[in-house]
Amino acid sequence: MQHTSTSHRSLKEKQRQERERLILAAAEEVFTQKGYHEASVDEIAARVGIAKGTIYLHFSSKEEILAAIFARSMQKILSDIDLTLDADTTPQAKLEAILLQFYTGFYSRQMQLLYAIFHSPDSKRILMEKNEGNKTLQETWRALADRIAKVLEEGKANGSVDKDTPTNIMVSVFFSLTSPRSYERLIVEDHMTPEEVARYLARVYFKGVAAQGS
Amino acid sequence: MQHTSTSHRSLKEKQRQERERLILAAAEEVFTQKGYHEASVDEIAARVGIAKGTIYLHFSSKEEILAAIFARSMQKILSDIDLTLDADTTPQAKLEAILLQFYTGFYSRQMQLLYAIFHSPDSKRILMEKNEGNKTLQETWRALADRIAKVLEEGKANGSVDKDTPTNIMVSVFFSLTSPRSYERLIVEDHMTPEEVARYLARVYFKGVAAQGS
Amino acid sequence: MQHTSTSHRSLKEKQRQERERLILAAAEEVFTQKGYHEASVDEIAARVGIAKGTIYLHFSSKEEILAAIFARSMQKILSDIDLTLDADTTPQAKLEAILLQFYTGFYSRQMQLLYAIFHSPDSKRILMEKNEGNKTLQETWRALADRIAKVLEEGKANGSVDKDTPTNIMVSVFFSLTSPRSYERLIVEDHMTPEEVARYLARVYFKGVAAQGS
Amino acid sequence: MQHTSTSHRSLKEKQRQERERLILAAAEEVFTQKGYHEASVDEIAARVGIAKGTIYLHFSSKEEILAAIFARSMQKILSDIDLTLDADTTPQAKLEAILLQFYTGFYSRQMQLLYAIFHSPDSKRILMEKNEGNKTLQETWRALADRIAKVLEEGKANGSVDKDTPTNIMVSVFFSLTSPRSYERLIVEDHMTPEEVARYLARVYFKGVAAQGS
DNA sequence: AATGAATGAGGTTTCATTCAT
DNA sequence: TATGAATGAAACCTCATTCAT
Repeated sequence: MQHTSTSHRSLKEKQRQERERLILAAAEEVFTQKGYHEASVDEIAARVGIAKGTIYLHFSSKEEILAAIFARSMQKILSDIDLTLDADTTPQAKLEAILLQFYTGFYSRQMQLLYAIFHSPDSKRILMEKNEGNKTLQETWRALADRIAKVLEEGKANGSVDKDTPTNIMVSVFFSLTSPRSYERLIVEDHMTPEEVARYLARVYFKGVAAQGS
Repeated sequence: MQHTSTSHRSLKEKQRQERERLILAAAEEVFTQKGYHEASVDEIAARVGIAKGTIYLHFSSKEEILAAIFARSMQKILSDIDLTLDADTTPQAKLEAILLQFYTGFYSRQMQLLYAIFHSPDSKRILMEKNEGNKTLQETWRALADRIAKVLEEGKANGSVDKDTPTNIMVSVFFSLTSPRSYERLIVEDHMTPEEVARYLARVYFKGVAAQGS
Repeated sequence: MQHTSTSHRSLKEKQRQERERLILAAAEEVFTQKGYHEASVDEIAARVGIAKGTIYLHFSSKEEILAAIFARSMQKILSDIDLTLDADTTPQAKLEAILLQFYTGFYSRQMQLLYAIFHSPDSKRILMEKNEGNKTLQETWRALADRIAKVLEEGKANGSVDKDTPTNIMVSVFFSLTSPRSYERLIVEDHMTPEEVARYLARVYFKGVAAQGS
Repeated sequence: MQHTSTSHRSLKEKQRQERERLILAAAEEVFTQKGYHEASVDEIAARVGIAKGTIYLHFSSKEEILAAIFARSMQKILSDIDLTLDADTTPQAKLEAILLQFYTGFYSRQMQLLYAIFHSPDSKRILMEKNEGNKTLQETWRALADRIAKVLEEGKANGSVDKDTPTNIMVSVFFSLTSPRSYERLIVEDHMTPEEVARYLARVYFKGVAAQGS
């Protein structure tokens, strides 16, 4: 009570955000391990160490938890990518750096969930049906794609990338390389290191999209 | 009365198989549209136009329906691929033909479901837990990968494929290209034709995996 | 077609009755082993070696099968008892003979089912709800009880049975001795022979109901 | 805030046990009236005045409810009998007191259910299949039988009980007297009072098992 | 008459969500 | 604010009964 109500509130607010972070982290873990439907709100709460009801003070539904995880993941991926793209290097180096990111610990799990969401019609519908979800879902992918496209356009401009291949094809191929199934095959089953994988994939990719003469 | 009981039984058997085919088709449709958990046995039955209980005369559980769909799909894909690979053409032509298959109507839906299964931990677990499922799941993907690998090895042998890139990388990249998300981006969102897509992807892919000097 | 339609019909009728007998025998077996609800019509049919639908040509419902078994059992028990009671022996000998019957192979199973019916509220209700069932259920037990009572009255008349103990008490005690739980305890668990059991029970019983002076 | 969390927890715990008691009471009622299979969890819940789901917070399945009822009943019967047997009276008085217990309101219903369970193969199987059930089922009856046997052995020792009749026979006869069918015949149909019935049964029984000279 | 595929009512169980404490 | 007991809709599955062949 000595504290100003402001500082008190901001402390509370901080705790609240921290709590939300913990819930999302736990939820992400369970969703990744069991899938959306087989994960129960009970289990998420148990992993955070709080009561089931408490979750509903932060999120109004299980679906909203999924949406929040999605939004947070995409935001983080976007900002990380932006950081990478800000570097003063060749287009090729940038994309290879991004590939490496996707094949490194944190992202591998992140991507696993995102792909599960994108490939599972029910999870997808959940995100689409959120009134704002549609916007987020479409727009975020668009934002991601735009960034990759911009890099490739730079490449086309400086003559290192084939002008005869449509950019959207190349963007799509690039994203395809980041699939978690690919991660599973190469890292988990074939025991390659993320660095190796990223290097090889980048090499194949750049040969594939390289300008003819180069 | 001259009719043998054999012909009678085979008619019944035929009807039975046709009925099963219809159930699987409907289930595949609903699973694809709604995902495994949000699809109810009731709805599958309704689409076939039969009663819920009838489904259980053919499949002992919802999980078994999923397993049957999976088995059937994989079998069809494998045999279709084998047909394509039997042709007397270059490795490049073979893989491009396969890509075209995957981007054509039938396979697009087929792949959508398979990827959903593979990316969703719960569907995956369902298939793994079927006593024979584990074998099928792992072995079938292995069989697919082996076929692609063989084609690439041919290419390495005849000097058209880069010997410095590990085959498993190239196989993985190849499968990555068939992701239904890629289909969605290019065919649905960007309105390209399957032929265009397959041609471009094949071109990028083969440039990417081509031997250096070629 | 040479046969008169009468003999033809009577042949059919014979077959029909034999078929019904087989169904009832199978049903009795399954009911005894699994209980009424856990016995399925499918399994009864399978044991007879006929199709499920065929059962419904003979009995209009599963409940009716139970009722038929009950009626048949009671009828057989009654007529067997009458046979025994017709013998020209002492009351004591008659009742001991009846006890021996109940502890011998055939009756042990028979009684098991009857007691299951009588002690299970659902089976009982099934029999009571048959419009004529009520009559049968009550009346048949009454008939049985009357026969035992008559023997005891004879005993009271000839001075061998205690006149101070109400007959209904003695009748009830007598029937209590025939419980299948008793059979299970003495024959199955304690490995006594039916003859031993019947002799001992009769001895205890007759000492118990004997006239004071005797 | 002075209240210890202990007192709080113990309140909750008390409520919980009370709730369980109500569920078991309702279930016992419905099982007794309709039998295990024809009793629906819905109806049990309705009688308690709670929702179906609530039942599953206390018991993980319908079968477990049956097992709990059985365990509770047997425990109560055993401890009541022990109380009676602790009295400093003759063997005869003890057994007559027990008979009276069984023919009094509370036990009549209790026994009805227990006999239904024991005579119905399906209910029996449910209890046997509970991993611990087997032990309980067999052992509890054994415990009961042992107590009765001990009283009879006392009688044999003090010369009031016939040494030529095997104890197991006498125990079995004693239990037979407690059958709910006997209750139904004498109390319900013949309108006798429990006291009358117990007195007569005890008299017949003790004359039956009495030592010859006495 | 015999079959057995089809039906669909009804049962048990789960779990996201609410709400009194 | 946090709790977790209570709710009840909805899912899967069984099986007595029907009926076209």
